[in-house]
Amino acid sequence: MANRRGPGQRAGLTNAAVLGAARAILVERGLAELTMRAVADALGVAPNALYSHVASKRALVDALHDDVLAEVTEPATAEPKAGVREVMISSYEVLLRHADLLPIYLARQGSRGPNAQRLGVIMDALLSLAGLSPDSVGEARRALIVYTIGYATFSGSQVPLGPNDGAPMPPDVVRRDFERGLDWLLTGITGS
Amino acid sequence: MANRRGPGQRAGLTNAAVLGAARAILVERGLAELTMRAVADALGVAPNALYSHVASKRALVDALHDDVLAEVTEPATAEPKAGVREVMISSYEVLLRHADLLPIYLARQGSRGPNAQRLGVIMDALLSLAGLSPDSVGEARRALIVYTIGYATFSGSQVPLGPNDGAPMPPDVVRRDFERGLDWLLTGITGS
DNA sequence: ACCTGAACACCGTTCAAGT
DNA sequence: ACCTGAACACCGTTCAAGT
Repeated sequence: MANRRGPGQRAGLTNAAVLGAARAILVERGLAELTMRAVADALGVAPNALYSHVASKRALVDALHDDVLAEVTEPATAEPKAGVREVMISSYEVLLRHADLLPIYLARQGSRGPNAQRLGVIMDALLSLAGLSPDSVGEARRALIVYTIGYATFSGSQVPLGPNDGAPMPPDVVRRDFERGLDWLLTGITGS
Repeated sequence: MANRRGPGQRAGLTNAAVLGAARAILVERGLAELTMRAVADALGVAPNALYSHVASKRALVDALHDDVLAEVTEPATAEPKAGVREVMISSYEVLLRHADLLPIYLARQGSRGPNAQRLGVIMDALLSLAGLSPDSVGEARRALIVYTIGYATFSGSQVPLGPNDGAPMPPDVVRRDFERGLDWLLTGITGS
């Protein structure tokens, strides 16, 4: 029931429709099955029709990356250390829900998209309030983001790390360990 | 000059030869060009001949991962904090030389291979010497490894992180920032 | 056991049409 | 401008041979 359109007929595609279909496939079937052909199929169009709305698969995945960050909630606290802690934990939780996307995400360093910018500004304000110098603010932001994305990536695939392996770690333990390391890092950064 | 062998003739392949050819392609041409067909071509055999020595492409890449860690040098210091610092910096440098491999590496969490085991044991001994409880040792090891692999992954692809972007960061600045964050983390862990 | 030839079931992307 | 049909240049992997 897909191909009753001739060469001239429009399917009414938009950039948003393509992204939406891609997002649905990612969530329901995982990154490995996110192919241009699968997206096209879900939309009932020929594979190459997508290229009228999206430059490439890479551009599509980039857009998906920033979309994910829209779910990160802003901190309720104004207290710097607690505020940063909140943002990182919210980020961790959101990223973990899209673990498939993370390896590429880290390698490309998290989309200079609008949502990434928004969170960066919030973090910088809090770190500055904590008394860090302008230089240190950037360094601390990068350390925190790398740690958080890294831990989410690592947690997303349940494989132990280091010796005394064998048993996969329960999710709540992983989550607790993430917070422990985050606190170590925050203590080192804020000096308290 | 590749196909002068009939169906019966052996090419003298070994598992080590396949890994070696794969490693060479990875270093010289990058991950994107590391295909089973390219490896076979470099060895002068048909693509499917590899499957007599390697179970799958995934198994091949796993083996490559652990190979990389063989280059990490053991710490010269017995002092715990400085020793851990040395191991992480050596790991960072080695990983950075194989940045292409890192995204997959983090997602699978760094090969339970022999080299990964060796480094894990060294780290645990040092962290224990630093006065950490058995539980904390594992948590600290994971935090340090995630941070280090994460930073190397991130550094390997020169894209800025957060606001005030645009200019790519010079390698020595990235390196200094990595050490700064590492020290924050170590300070938080050891409490000094 | 180790290799080849041929094939299967895919990919992302481009190009020349049609409306 | 937006879509289709057909094709290009690839993938990883399997299967049935041959020695």
